[in-house]
Amino acid sequence: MTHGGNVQPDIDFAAVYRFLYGHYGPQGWWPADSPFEVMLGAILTQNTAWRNVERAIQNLSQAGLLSATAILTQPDADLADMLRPSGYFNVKARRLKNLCRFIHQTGYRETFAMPTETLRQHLLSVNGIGPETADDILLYAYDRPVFVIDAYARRLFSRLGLVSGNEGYEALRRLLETSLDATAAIYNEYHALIVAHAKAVCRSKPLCEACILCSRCEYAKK
DNA sequence: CGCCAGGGCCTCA
DNA sequence: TGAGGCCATGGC
Repeated sequence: MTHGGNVQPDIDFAAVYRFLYGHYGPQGWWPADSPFEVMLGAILTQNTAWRNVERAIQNLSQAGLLSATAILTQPDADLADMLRPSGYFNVKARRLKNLCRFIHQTGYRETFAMPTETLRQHLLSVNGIGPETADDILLYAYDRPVFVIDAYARRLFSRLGLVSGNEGYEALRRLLETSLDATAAIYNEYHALIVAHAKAVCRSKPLCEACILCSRCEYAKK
């Protein structure tokens, strides 16, 4: 048995990448100016539209708060106020500080020397960093070869018929990483391409008539 | 107006 | 371990 269905999908993970890359071109992610800013954005974008995150990061930048020590010395209420545009601002203020506490205690430089699995466990132990946020950080801040599973990836792959969609996070990540066995540069582009495609076409209400994958998609056939 | 947006934690079976 | 409630703003 493969992925819960008795019919072989018309496409595989590598082909999806080729189609998306051929259509959308290189994405050049993550949209940030430094690894630390990537980490902040990874937390701030949790269940939140990126344009709202940009405003919050802009607030932090203007206040000179793009470092762990600067954020840690900021009063909770003031920090939360700057995060207001990104939503869940009280929760996210706490989560940013939790991340900064880890960075500060471990040493920013030292985190870059950690093996990927060690670093992932450290990140996951930070309250407010779950599997997706940890992998966003590993891939886009630390340039480690991990496949990020987010709501967009689940939606796209399940519509294509490549996964059922209710697999656990780690199961899906292993499936993608063993299927692709790729470099950080490829995983970087792949995730960014999925986001581009999910925003433009494979939306909550999909625009299947505009989709380059529709002829190979289980969802579009129904 | 309701739905959605690059989740994760806590609680309670 | 899994479902449900909660966190909150802004765009469409």
